[in-house]
Amino acid sequence: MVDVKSFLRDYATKQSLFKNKKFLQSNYIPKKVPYREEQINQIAGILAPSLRMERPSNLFIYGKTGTGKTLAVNHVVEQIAEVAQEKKLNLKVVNLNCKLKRIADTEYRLVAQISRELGQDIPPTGLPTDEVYKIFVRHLEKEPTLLLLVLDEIDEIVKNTGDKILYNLTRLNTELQNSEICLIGISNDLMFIDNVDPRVKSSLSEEELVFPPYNAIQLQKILRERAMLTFDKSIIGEGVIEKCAAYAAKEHGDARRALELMRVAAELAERNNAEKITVDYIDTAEEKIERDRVVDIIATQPKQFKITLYSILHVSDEYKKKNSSDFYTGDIYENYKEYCLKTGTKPLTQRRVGDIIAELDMLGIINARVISKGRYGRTRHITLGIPENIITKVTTMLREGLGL
DNA sequence: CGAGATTCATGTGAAGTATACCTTTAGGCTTAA
DNA sequence: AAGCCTAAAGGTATACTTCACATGAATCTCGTA
Repeated sequence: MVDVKSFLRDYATKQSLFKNKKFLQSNYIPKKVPYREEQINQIAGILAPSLRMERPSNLFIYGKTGTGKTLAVNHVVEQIAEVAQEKKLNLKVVNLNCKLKRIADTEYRLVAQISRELGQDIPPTGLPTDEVYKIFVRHLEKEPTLLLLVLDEIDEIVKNTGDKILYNLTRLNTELQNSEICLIGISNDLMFIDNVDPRVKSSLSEEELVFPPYNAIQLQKILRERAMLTFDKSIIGEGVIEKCAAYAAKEHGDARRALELMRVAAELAERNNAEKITVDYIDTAEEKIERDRVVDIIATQPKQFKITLYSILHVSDEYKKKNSSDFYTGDIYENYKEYCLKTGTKPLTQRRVGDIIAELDMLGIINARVISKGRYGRTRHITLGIPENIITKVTTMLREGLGL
């Protein structure tokens, strides 16, 4: 690939493996959602009153990741929005993922973000939270509106900030004169609603829906369908679809994962000038997805998190050389302080670093388990949660990012 | 030898602080009549 | 006098610190067999 130009020329003339890539992309909403017809009909039934400008029952949806919850809701909501537009109804849809860091992960930020989606700007900080509610309500009341508020991964925000926020949201309707809000909560955590104030629970889940995982056969069918749209039949190697499905079925039937796996495998095949997607590419794809996920998470973390993580990697490496793989919060903190000195960063307290370690655990980058070592105190036992082959890459990335 | 007390290193909760950013308000300046 | 700009005042959310207490099993202590 010495000559970039000729590479690019080749690339432009070469036949792509993809007929049309968009069918495998995660934001694609298919016309038909296989094995979810029943749920879609139910959702449609529940939300249909909105087209008469009556507030539908609040809806709560459970199911593991990649079981089509978000997809099904989007599918219905999109069509409701279309019909509403035809009929010139003032119906608005706001779709938010509560997991998005720094966008919708606190009560203030969530309400502010909803307002922004509705075209009402709200500063990122500085206002009292109830003032933000007021602005939001005022904006909504300007003209009679029916708002369908879809809150994806709603369990995340409650985990972070408590269930007060749900109470406030459900209570909002009683304050509104002209407008109405219908809440649609989506949760990956099946246990989630049990830990919520019963009053909130009853009003939030007026209707409930559970999405079961797909099984391997269903996954295969889904994959095959999408693959037909995306590739020529001849390109897909033997057993590719089966293997993708099997991988995903292992992970509680996560369809999103299966589709991503196939897309990435195809991209890799294409980059290798391969004529066919073979089973081998799936393993490589699996690796690449994991790597991208980790790299992506780490890249978006604040500096202190990076330094902490770098310390963890460093300490882990040193201990491995010494053949003692166990290390704890204290070890990390000592090391962390050194790196702060080197990078000219003001060290945080151990209290805070402990919290950061807990948060890194939540992100799945490390595993930190609180253990008691009896006489020798209590601490977090830390192990790396990322595969061996990614560690080096992550380490260099962090080192460069921190200027070490 | 075993039950109960002790101990360690840090977990964890609450309350306080620093920072960044917001709105409101009052004073000072400019401008137009 | 009205209008506009600026700076100060007063207020909030968030990230972090400080303080104080909680934890829980390995180890120690000491009475008992």
